[in-house]
Amino acid sequence: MDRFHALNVFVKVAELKGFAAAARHLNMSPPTVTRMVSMLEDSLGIRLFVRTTRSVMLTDSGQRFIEDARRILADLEEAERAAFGSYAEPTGELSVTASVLFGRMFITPLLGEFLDLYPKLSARTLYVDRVVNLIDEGLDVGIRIGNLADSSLMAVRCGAVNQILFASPSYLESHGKPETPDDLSCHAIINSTALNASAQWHFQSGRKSITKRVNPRISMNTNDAVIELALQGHGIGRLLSYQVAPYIADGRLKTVMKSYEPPEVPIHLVHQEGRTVSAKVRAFVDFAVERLKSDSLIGQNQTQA
Amino acid sequence: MDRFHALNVFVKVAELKGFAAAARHLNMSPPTVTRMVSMLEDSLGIRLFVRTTRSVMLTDSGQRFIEDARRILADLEEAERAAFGSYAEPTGELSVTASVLFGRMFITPLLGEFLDLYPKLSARTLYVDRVVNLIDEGLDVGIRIGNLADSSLMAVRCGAVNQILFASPSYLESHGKPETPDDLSCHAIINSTALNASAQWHFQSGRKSITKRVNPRISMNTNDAVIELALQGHGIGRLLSYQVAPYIADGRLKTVMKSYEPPEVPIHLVHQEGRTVSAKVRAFVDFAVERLKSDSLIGQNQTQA
DNA sequence: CAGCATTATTCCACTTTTTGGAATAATATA
DNA sequence: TATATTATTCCAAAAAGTGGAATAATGCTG
Repeated sequence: MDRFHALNVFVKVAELKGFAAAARHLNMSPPTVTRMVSMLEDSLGIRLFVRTTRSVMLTDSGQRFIEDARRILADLEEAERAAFGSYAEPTGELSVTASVLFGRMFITPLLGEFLDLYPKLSARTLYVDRVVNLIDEGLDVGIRIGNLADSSLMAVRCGAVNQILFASPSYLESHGKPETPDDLSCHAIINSTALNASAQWHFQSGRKSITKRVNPRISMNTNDAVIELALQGHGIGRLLSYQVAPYIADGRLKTVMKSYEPPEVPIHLVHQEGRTVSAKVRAFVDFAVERLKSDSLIGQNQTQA
Repeated sequence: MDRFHALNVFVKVAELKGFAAAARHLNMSPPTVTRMVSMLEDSLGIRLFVRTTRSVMLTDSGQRFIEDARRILADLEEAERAAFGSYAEPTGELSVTASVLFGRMFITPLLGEFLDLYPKLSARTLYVDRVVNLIDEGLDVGIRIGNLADSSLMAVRCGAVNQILFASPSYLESHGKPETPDDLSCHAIINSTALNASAQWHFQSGRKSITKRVNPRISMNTNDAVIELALQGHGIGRLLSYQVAPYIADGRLKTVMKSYEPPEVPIHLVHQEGRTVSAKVRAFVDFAVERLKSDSLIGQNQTQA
């Protein structure tokens, strides 16, 4: 017996003062209505109605119970509406994670704009240079750079980015400019362990893939530190293009071995929720994807920029 | 699917952060738990949990819904307890009906005492000299005098009473004292139409039953009026012994044809409720039966009084 | 008062739903 | 990497639910 349904039937019988009338109203057969009310009475251990074939009246217990039943049915309906509503409309707190630089450069600006659009929303960010488990840390959306490993997440591609080598002009004047991967053996390598701890650097020349094992002079666990060391002329670093874009632009860093750059890697927005995505996540993903796709540094047309 | 049961399962999964743990706790199988939550999600149109085989976390919608679900389940439990409680414990309003004189002489005194015993109770009485339908008029307990006609009512016998003939001393001095039913033809008859409109008066002499059709000089629809006319010497009346007991006792009325009195008729307390009798009805019936049985005018030992 | 239409209930055969064991894929942990 | 545990799906069996037919009861009407 569905108690919820039985409560509905009970209330209707009381309102229409008859089992047959309630059955007609609810499109059920009279025996079913009779049985449901009877089962409800049995489960409660009380008589809800005093009945003859011609009249049906609530007992005192029944009178008491119908008031509660009506309220509970209304509360349940309201609760369901509210739960569905919180899925249907962007409300609550949106939590987003990205690497520090990406967060600073791309997420923070667009998040401000997004929150202006949805005043009922608040936001929480986690910018760290490590892999974050969305579920464990209770986060809604993450930015993933590179080929996706976690297939249980929903992913939307929003751009692509290259890995580039760079050094300061002064370093290059002192040590010369490497032309091939093998030339790197004669240079000081600044390795980032932030997202990819591997010392295997990948290159591509024409159609040929080349992997070179580098011997880092120094390994740093944040990308900011890698950049800072390169600016000071300590060696050659490798990061994503957007991460050093400002320094390339103002000449403080120069790219190296541009003809050996590997294929760009994709950027995705990922979220854990499946087919029933909450409104806030859906709204943010839609908004962010559109913005990032049109960004000159990482957007889909980035290779032509 | 029992919606409330599913709510309970949902709450337990969330609290124990796992489907298997909830299944163990609720003595159910894991597939059943999985299915229940899934069916609940389908019916709501939202995702309640984000889950992997190793972790189960509430979505925002789920977080919102669990608060409501907890409250609704608690309300339902309280409503069931309250309904059962109002059956188990004498509370609410007790409604009693009796004929005017019976009510005044017997019910009112004992009702006062009964209410002193159960302070949570209130009472409502309907004293009328007509047959009352308990169900239609929403009454709990009735007093029935005579052989029972309505077999759907529960009845408890609490006494018996005679029909007696009476007249004032002055009437009897002026008109003589009738000795047989035939003698009544020469007398003024005061008929009561309150409960039995028949003009057929029944007598019993030894083992012989006699029915006499009387020609009323006057018919009154309340028993009080019959008594008043008799007191004023207008004729011979017929009522129940308790109804005229005070006047017989102080000599203002005298009985007539005592040897032709018909057998006493029973008095019952009746109520409509069946096997699950509310506490107030049960308490009152028990109390009233005991009191009425020991009353000297109508109790079980009345014939020896 | 008798006849009648309507009602609540019970019975029974059939249909639908629910259940848990077995199997499988996924996932934290050691 | 192996393993124990978990959530889920499948499937056959058990349980529950359903409505038509039958029956007794009961207000209403003539």
